[in-house]
Formats: sequence, structure tokens, C-alpha cells
Amino acid sequence: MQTNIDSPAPNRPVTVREKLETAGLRPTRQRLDLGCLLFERGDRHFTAEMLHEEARSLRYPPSLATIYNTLNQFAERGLLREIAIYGAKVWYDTKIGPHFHFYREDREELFDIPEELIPMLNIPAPEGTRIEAIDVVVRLKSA
Amino acid sequence: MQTNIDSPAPNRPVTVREKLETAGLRPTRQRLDLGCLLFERGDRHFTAEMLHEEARSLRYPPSLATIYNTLNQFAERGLLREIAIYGAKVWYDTKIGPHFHFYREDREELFDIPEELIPMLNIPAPEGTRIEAIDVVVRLKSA
DNA sequence: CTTATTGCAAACCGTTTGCACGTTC
DNA sequence: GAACGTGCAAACGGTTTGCAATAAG
Repeated sequence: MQTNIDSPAPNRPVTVREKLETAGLRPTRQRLDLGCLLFERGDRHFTAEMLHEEARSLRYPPSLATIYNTLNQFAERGLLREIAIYGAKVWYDTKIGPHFHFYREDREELFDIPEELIPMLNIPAPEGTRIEAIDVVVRLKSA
Repeated sequence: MQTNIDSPAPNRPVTVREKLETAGLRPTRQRLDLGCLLFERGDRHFTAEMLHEEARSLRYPPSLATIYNTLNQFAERGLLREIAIYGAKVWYDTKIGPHFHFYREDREELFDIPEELIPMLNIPAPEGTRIEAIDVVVRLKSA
């Protein structure tokens, strides 16, 4: 049984369906399925390909093109955050607030840097600009 | 006249030829030419394509493949720093010490964040790892 | 029924590579 | 002349897109 059937929602902020609605995206099967994979299991870091792989377990796995399209739409509407990593592949993060990342190059793993470790960056934007985002990636190698 | 003929070097640390030597790279015409473009005019931020474009003004413009190969070699040997930017293209910076960057998305411009603005990040590496590099890109939009 | 979404395959774009030729040591 | 570097064109890998078929409102 698939889990994209909305529960009566006790106090939890949003069901996947509601998230889509709020974002102005039609609740199609593919988007509900992917949304369930992404948002119902805490913070996740992944690439399009990883999600595609994972989606193979679904009854109707969306095509890779749809995965890409969906991820782009989710990111555009603020449901996901994109992370540019050294060496092409784009990563996505279900945690959308401002925070920084570790990237283990040897294992190709991306994970959050705990808030406590982050001295707040307070960089003023140059004249005529505003800060869109701050991307911080601390690249790690095995010691 | 091309400028890759080494001057008697008064007190300046290194000529392009010396840089190549130190890095263990043979001083071929292409590497000398590109090195002159890159290192004889202060700090520079650029992509492979920009350099290729600029190299068209040389008497013997290296091919795009050679530009890529050369940039990779320079980066490997620490003569250049690579910078991963949102949206594929790799940038290079002739300033190799640790420092952070602004990226103006509307103009596709990359430039340094002045040292004074940077509260030193002091993030401890997780067990079993060491920090290879810290990539900070503050993305800007026009205000 | 109108408009949005999907899947497929082909296109795309930045980058890398295989290989024959030229250059450096 | 042995090892390395270069240029070209073809391959590559991740991502996007055109289009005909399908599903949502």
C-alpha cells in the first residue's frame, strides 16, 4: 500500500497533498509518490539518480525525466533546496532553511553541519544587490 | 610580442616559467601563453570558455581541449583554484589561498569577498576526516 | 473540454578522452 | 628517441526538451 493517501492530519503542519497544493502544483500520482518518499522520512540528501533508483520500488515508477522535472518544480517552489557540489551532480535537500553542509569526497556523502558548529556568517551584500542564498560546503577527505 | 619571455626577475617571486617548473610541468608554448594570460594581471576569475575566448588573441591559440587539460593540470598542482558554482560551469580563480566568493546570478560574475567581511569559519571536522577545503559562495541578485 | 503533466527518445552542453602528430628533454 | 603534450573529433554524463499520449480540474 502506498502512503500518499492523506491522513486526517492531527497536528502535523502539512500532508504531501497540502504541500503540493500550497506550492500550486497539481497532486498527480507521480508528485504524490515522490513527495511521500521525500517528505515523510525526515531530512534527506540525495541526487536525481538516487531518487530515481529509490522510486523503482514504487508501483508506478516515474521516468527519469519526470524525476528531474519534479525536482526542479519542487526546488522552484521552495519545497526542496538545491546544492551545487564540486564535480557536476546536483544534490537536493529536504531541509530548506539556511544551513551548511559537509561533503565527504571519498564516499560521495552529503550531510548537514550541526547548527552549533556554525558561527553565523554575517556578510553584507554589495551595493545594488541582495543575498539570494549562502552556499557553504566543507569538503572532507578521510583523515 | 608575446610576454612569456622571462624577465631577469628583480624581486618578484616567480615567473610563469618558474611556476611551471615548480609545479613539475614542462614549459610548453601553450602553457606559457596561458600562464601569462592568467598570472601576469593580478587576480582573475574565469571559466574555461572565457579563457578560450581570450586566448583567441594569441598568435597560436590553444584548442579548447588543451585549455581544459591545462586548467586541470594547473588546478591539480595548486596554481589555480576551482570553484563549483550553481549550474554546472566550473570557475577558476588565480588566487589560491582560502577565501570566499560572491556570485552575481544576474550577470554571471564571480568575485572575491573582502577578507574583512569574513568572520572566520571554524568548523571542526567529523571523526575520521580532515577538511580538504571550504567552499563559500554567497549568491547575489540585483536588489 | 481545456490545460497541465507524463514518458520517451533525442537534443544539449560542458567536459573528457582516444589517437595520430608534434614537441621537449 | 623516449616520454610527454597537443589538436581534433568523437564520446561522455548529467540534465533538458519536443512532442504525442494521458490525466487533472
